[in-house]
Amino acid sequence: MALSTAQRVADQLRDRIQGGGLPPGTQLSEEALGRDLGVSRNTLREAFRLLIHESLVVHRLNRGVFVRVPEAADVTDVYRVRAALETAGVRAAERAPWPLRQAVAEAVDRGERAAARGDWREVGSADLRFHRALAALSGSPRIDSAMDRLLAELRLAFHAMPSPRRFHEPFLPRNRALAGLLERGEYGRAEAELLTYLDDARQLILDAMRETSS
Amino acid sequence: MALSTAQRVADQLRDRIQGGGLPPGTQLSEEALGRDLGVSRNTLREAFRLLIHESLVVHRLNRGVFVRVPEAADVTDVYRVRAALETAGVRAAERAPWPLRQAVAEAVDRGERAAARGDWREVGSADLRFHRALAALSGSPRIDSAMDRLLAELRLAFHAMPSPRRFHEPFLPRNRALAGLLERGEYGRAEAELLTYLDDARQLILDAMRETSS
DNA sequence: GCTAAGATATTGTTCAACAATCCTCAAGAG
DNA sequence: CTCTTGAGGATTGTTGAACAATATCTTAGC
Repeated sequence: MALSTAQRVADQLRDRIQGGGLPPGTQLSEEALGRDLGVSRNTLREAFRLLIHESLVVHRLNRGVFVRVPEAADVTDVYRVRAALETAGVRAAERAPWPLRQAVAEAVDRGERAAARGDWREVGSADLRFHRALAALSGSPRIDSAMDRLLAELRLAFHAMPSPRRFHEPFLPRNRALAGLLERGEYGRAEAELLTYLDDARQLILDAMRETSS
Repeated sequence: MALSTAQRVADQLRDRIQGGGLPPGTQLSEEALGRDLGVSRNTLREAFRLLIHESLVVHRLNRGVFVRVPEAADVTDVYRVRAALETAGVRAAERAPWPLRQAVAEAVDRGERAAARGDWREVGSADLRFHRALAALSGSPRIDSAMDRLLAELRLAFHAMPSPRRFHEPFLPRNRALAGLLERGEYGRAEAELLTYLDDARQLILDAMRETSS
């Protein structure tokens, strides 16, 4: 048993949540889920703690845990933090070791290849990977895990997106351009472009959320 | 019962850890602590999860939880993240609402008043408050809680500091200067000064840690 | 239709037991 | 003497059941 049972249960729940099997707002009943997954309530609770830490679920005292429902304010805030962490990565790009810089270019390639064969789900994954690679230029483990949590949270908001293609396609050339600016050492322009980029993306998500909820 | 038992237990443990009653490296035995605090092992485990989330303790599978021992790499990394978050605050200062800007100035005053009466412990608290106020200029709840966790982690490393005065005193005028740059709208210079400031502080802590461990 | 009291269901916490894993330390092989 | 090996003991990991505390739902009364 390499991983603890609680870990494994948390992994399963994470997959179900991000796969849409447990949509936002769903209550995760301890008894029902415990019976379903074949674990005791106590172990299930330990798994819940892990997901709470990733803010995929929220815990309300004496009410239980629920799959998080992303609000507009959450999306806005996530993009604020992303702006801070990703621009920090861009500013550190000059001093970043080669593999980290390469990861950025690689994510761009990956996205374009996925788009060429029409796999828009993979395009979405590549886009997240691209932004994680940007933040990772800082070379900070804490920034890396913070980005992972932010992007996981954002993936919940993506459930409101009707068409992955319409959202991701316009950003493919922008990713390419951004990577180009970094390679050419134009860090100032890269940072400026990144900020407007993030603003645009945030606006698109907020618009989609407004439509879905109304 | 406004707070859950696990919450209360976590609060008690946090106080003991930060107060030095449970020095870094100490194992938090489930049975002994449970008997001591009068709670069951399961509840204690829930409390542990909260402290793990704050990274005050670390969990090693099948070994238990231990009060975190800050390594040099941790301090370096914490300062990397602080640089990202605090400079983001400085860059957002221009757009920040008045109360947030006022909090920065207030923290500086607080530190100087504490120094005047020789309360160096309070000077330390005021310094942390100052930096938290800088990061808070972004107006982001997630950045705020991230800073809280980073500073709590750093407080552990401060245990290696022999003299709080020698560490904090030189930074009093620098805090004042930084706040002045912000008030005068010289954001570019403020950001530059902040970066060298953080570099200096990090170096001092690393030096102290090297001495203590040897 | 509204309020209030009680019934019901769910979570919060405890307890005791057993399984799984790690650490210690001593015995034996090289 | 050093290194491996293997009990033995201690601690954590997990389970299941029980009870307490709390929130939600239902129903009676006005």
